[in-house]
Amino acid sequence: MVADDVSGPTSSDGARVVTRFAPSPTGYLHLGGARTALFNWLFARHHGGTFLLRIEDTDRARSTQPAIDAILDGMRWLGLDWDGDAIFQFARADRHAAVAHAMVASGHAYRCYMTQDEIAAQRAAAQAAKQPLRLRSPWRDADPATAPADQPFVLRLKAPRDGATAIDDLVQGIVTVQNAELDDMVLLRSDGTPTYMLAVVVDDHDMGVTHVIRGDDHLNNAFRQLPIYRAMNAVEGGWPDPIYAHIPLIHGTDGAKMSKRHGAVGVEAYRDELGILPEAFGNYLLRLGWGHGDDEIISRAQATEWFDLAAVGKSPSRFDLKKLEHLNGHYIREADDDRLAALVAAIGGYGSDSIPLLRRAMPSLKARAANLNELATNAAFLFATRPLAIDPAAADLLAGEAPSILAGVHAALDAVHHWDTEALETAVRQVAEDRGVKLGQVAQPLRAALTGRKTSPGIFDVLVVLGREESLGRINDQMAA
RNA sequence: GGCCCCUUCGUCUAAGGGUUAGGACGCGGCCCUUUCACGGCUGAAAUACGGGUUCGAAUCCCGUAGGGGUCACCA
Repeated sequence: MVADDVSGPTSSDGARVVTRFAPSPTGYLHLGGARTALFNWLFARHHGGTFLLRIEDTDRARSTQPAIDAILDGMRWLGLDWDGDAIFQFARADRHAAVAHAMVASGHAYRCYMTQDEIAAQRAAAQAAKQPLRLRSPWRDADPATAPADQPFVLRLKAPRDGATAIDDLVQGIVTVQNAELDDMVLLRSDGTPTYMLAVVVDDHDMGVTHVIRGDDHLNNAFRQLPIYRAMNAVEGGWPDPIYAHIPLIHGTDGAKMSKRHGAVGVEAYRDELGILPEAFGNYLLRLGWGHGDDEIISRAQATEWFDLAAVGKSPSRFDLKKLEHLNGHYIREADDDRLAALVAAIGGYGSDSIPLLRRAMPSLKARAANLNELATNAAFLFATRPLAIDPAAADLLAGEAPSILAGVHAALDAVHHWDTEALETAVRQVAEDRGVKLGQVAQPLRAALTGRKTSPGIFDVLVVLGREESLGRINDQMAA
């Protein structure tokens, strides 16, 4: 895999930019993860840099192949292409261990033989004192010669205890933490496997990552990871601090953290269950925590040009489905009819034979849908078989005078030679005029007869799309003898 | 609880010492109209609270309250 010779395009100011998205495959690609990926992608593309993908699968018990597939699938759906092959962290365990051992050899880490009981005792004491646990291992400064022979041990970082560490975060600004707040975290577990804290740093370094853009739930981790960079930089050089950007999390509608109970579903649910278009989803995610003046509708290309981490806000934002759907409606209206026809055919289960008809109906159909499911539902009348099932809400429209009016419409339309909107509208308006009623009193029964529903695309569009024979047949089914 | 971060309409955000505090979603009204949407116009709606600095504070400082994050041999 990549060593420290990653070569990438350079931005105009000469500074190479390499970002990465590093999800752990223990679940789907959720909203927050998707936005983190988007921001990393935009930042890299904006600077003409490199965007890498790393799967953090070191938790063998919880990592699954379906989760990996879901993440990759979600990113492709959102158009977040990564450079090169995805890196799998678990495969690099030997390299991580080697770094940990190098740190021991150079005195930046040490073998800790503390037992679970000893750790539990410190934890209990900390709780009693109402203080956070800051583990103090007696092995930090112990003579290695006094080490027990057959006892398991972990490798711990010898973290600085004096002074403070400050990071200049691109989003959070300068954040300072006292080193006394940190403890010596585990680098290598007693079974020899690396911890996340070690693996992240080693991989980011080896992949040449220059900018670490991630959720601000990792902000505290930056202070634990920096000592590893600095230790290794002291050992062999070439381990500069990365530039950090910790972006705020996305909360549920209730302001609480996204949870499985509160909308924390995978991006594929937005696609499959809510009928969201990827461009709408991306646009929505972009505007969560970031803004560019009064602009709301922002294309990916425009976003790439405008995106700037400094403009990302520091406070968490709430998810708003209504706004997502508004954007979705916009992108549906803008979408290509062939694409939508194929999508709707699949969602509605109409089959590939239905695509030509869907394609023809799409211009009037797509103007009135906020998501693809709605679009599929609204298209159902196209494939209904005679006699149509009438929606209860539309039944009233076919009562009273309606059958008589429809008989008049049938006669008028039957006489139309050129079956186009103009001729049809003229004919229907004439029926209304002859009967001395408003157009609506003719159009509404006609709509119910043709679609079985109370609402539909413009009635003349419906007539054209359905065609002469089918239209007259459906009218005939509902008219007075 | 310790530490870190945050706070402008209900929500997403703009304005970074001087604005009638702007836009978008949602909500109400009007217009368009064959229905529903779309679109157009329009209305209600915010600087968390308290001090301070200043001629002047949403904007700078301090405090309070509220919210979030984090404190593992998970990632």
